Amino acid sequence: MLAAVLSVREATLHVLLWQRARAPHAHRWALPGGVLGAREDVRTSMLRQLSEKVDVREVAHLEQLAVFSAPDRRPGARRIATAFLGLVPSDADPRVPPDTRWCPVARLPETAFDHGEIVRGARERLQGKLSYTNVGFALAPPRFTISTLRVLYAAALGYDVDPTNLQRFLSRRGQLVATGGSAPPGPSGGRPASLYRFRSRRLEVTDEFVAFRPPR
Amino acid sequence: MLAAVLSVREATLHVLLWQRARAPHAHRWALPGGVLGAREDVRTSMLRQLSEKVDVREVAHLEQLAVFSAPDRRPGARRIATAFLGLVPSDADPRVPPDTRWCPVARLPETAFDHGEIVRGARERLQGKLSYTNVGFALAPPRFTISTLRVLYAAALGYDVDPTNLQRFLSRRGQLVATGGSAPPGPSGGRPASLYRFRSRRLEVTDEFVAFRPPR
DNA sequence: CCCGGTTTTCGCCTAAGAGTCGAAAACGGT
DNA sequence: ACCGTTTTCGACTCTTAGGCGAAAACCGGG
Repeated sequence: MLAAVLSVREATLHVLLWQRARAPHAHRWALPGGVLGAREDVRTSMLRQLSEKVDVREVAHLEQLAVFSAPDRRPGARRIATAFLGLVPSDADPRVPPDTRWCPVARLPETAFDHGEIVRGARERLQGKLSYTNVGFALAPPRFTISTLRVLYAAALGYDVDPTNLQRFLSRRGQLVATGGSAPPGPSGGRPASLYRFRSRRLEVTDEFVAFRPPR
Repeated sequence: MLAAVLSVREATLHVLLWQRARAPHAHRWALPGGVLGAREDVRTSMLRQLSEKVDVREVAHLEQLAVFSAPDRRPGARRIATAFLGLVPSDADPRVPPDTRWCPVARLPETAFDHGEIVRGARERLQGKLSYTNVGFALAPPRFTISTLRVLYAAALGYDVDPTNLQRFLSRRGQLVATGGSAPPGPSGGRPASLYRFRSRRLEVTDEFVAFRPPR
């Protein structure tokens, strides 16, 4: 019962970690989590655990990642972890408890147990899903410009993306909707960028990636 | 700890089910499974459970599907299930215990608990992965013709596929290797089909489906 | 008020991938 | 030798992707 909660902060992909106070693995950084309650399913339990670290309303997307079950993954009593991937928009209120921080995924601190591996799995899952679903909505603010969206995608994917291609890609799939408004230009001028929003803010698979299919 | 083991039999996608003898849900059809042992991880445990129903060497691919955890998904004591997707080649020995059968996925018998939902999830996962990975190897015999492969893909995907496109699609990704041999024609004659094999028989992601990426 | 600098947006071009179609190839049987 | 059957291959079209540069729309300063 663990979650790798990812969010783009300052043009870099971050993950929510808290520093353990007690053994085992004291002072190491761990993913938020806890134990499944008797009357919960794993999803509502995960949301309950997360509410101790962040405002759950900020978690725009939450999905199962995998089960981690190596018998020796944790010293002491055996524990099986159902890992989740959570996404928080980049404009969400970053206030977290004092022992908790947003850590850049590319340079993780010393992590507890197998949590580093889980973060890597979460990152790869996000990278894949950005291309064949509309998960981007869970990283972006409600309204955004193509430039800011480009920064978010570049941070999550790990490489630079072309703004023209990004816009065409999302428009072709009907994900992008122009709101009509425009953002004020920066201090050095420039053409004001028009504002967009995602058509849907719930996960949808936009590419069937089903080959060999007749067009209709 | 459950597995939806899929295989194409007689040009149709089937799933391995066994008929429960005792309550709850007596006489209903259930997925093979069991309880996690103390010294196992979920994968080896799943393989152990499956060995009671089929020859495990026939399971060409096994991956985690999802955790099913609704508190009332089973009457009586609570149980959390880690569900797996297993694939068995179409030429594998179909001998199974007397209470066990290959059932067509499209017309399932009355299933126990939430096992019907799990089978649907497994089928959807397979459909997706056929297009961006080489999982096809886990459905196919070691050597096969394009025609037989076409039947396998059509059964798994649920719609007809064009042999020309299938061959091009797999060849472009380097999955297909011509063995040089050829299969004897059927009773009504016809050009003998050449035999192919998959280049690799371990899961590989062939499409990065990473858009916006510069070609090099 | 014009002009250079800056940022966004749009259109055009080329290349690659997917799907359709039909002809040629290679068999068995009569 | 001919015919029906099945596989294989090439040619064609259409859509999508990526690259590039020009035009658009703003700033501030002279």
